Amino acid sequence: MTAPLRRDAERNRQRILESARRLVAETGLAASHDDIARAAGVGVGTVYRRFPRKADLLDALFGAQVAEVAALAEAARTEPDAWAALTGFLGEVLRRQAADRGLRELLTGSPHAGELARSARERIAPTVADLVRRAQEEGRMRPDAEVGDVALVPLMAGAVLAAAPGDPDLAQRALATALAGLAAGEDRDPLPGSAPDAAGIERLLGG
Amino acid sequence: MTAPLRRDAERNRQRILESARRLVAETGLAASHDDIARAAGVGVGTVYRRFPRKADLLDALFGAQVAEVAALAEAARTEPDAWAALTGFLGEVLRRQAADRGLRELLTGSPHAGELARSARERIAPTVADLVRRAQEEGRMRPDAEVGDVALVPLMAGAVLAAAPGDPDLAQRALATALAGLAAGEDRDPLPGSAPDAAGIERLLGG
DNA sequence: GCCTAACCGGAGAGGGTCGTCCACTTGAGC
DNA sequence: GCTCAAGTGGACGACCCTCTCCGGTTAGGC
Repeated sequence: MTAPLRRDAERNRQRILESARRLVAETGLAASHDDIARAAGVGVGTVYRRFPRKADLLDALFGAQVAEVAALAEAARTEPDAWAALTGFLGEVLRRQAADRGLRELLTGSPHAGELARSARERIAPTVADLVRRAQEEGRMRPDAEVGDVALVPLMAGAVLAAAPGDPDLAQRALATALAGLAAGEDRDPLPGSAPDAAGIERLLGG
Repeated sequence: MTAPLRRDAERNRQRILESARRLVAETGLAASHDDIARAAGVGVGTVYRRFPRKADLLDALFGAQVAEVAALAEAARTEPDAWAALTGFLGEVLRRQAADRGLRELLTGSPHAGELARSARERIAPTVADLVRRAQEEGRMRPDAEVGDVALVPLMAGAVLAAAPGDPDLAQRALATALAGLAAGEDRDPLPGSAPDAAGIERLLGG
């Protein structure tokens, strides 16, 4: 496609990516091009030249991680115990989000999110739908829960993570609480209202 | 204490409060002094003179509402069914938060929150602790849940509210899910990790 | 070694927020 | 009605962010 970069340019590109990764993991997606340039020891112009829009930078930073998450979902699909697969998947994603503030913001609907996260959600959605259906057939998940309810769970756990970034175990506990609320059980009150449909989920998580 | 304001000054003060209330309910606590001045039709200087710090303005705006919430908690304490009282209280608070973005941010640990919210939490805490104890004695709440877990619930529901401000019913559904996770039930997996203690809760919600 | 296209850095324009300051206006006591 | 303290408003300085532009530098083909 594009001609390979000159060696110095490629070197700078890598330095920018490394610094940006560190910075975004700590301070979130709002890290400015200026901050990144300073951290990388290059001029702002260089950052803008290589990554004109924030989305370009985020694609380069998070492409691999987002693909991994999608792969995790697909791996979960093949597990025999659907409920365990679903909870395990959500726990693992939360663990990764705890380690990287940027990933958390990317996956939980910050305004900076964009196309990358959208396509990941699109890839993950059918898997989650399948797991939900099977977990209900297994009798592990309450029958009045829907895919939309599962979509709310990372949002809820993510809020705890955001409030206590230093205590990932607390977010896991919040996750467990929410999932316990979706688990099957005797004489539970039905959930009020209705879960969001696909479009609603997209609006929720898409910013 | 302070001398009464001149009549024109008092009139401006009221106009500022009215405009600020409307603005903050819609756009949140981040509304700038500038925005408020423009909405009220006065100069920025006037707003700063009357409310030098954002906290001064918020106290004037939300003092009554926060006191009401605290009163609700105390009323809940007298109900015979502790679990119903607890869930009812949380639902009502969430309803109020849905109607006012400023109140949501104030009560769910935004950086702008401050002293007002802190004192309200202090007032509410013993009531919630009492309700939790009684709900567990009633056998309605799982025994391994703690006050700290209940403190996470508004945070979780608040995240849904923030993501879908136009759909308060969805937040109520998320609230119901989280509460269902804290309800008593047969052979539930214990919650992992440990709930935050009083200091942890303060850190979580206090910003 | 030379040449030039690619690349570099950072100054600076444009736009936003916060909070201050002071020349002007106005209410209210006499 | 006069006086003056209280009150007003918005211009302004200080700061931050985004993005562009261009004079100077450098890699790498010849």
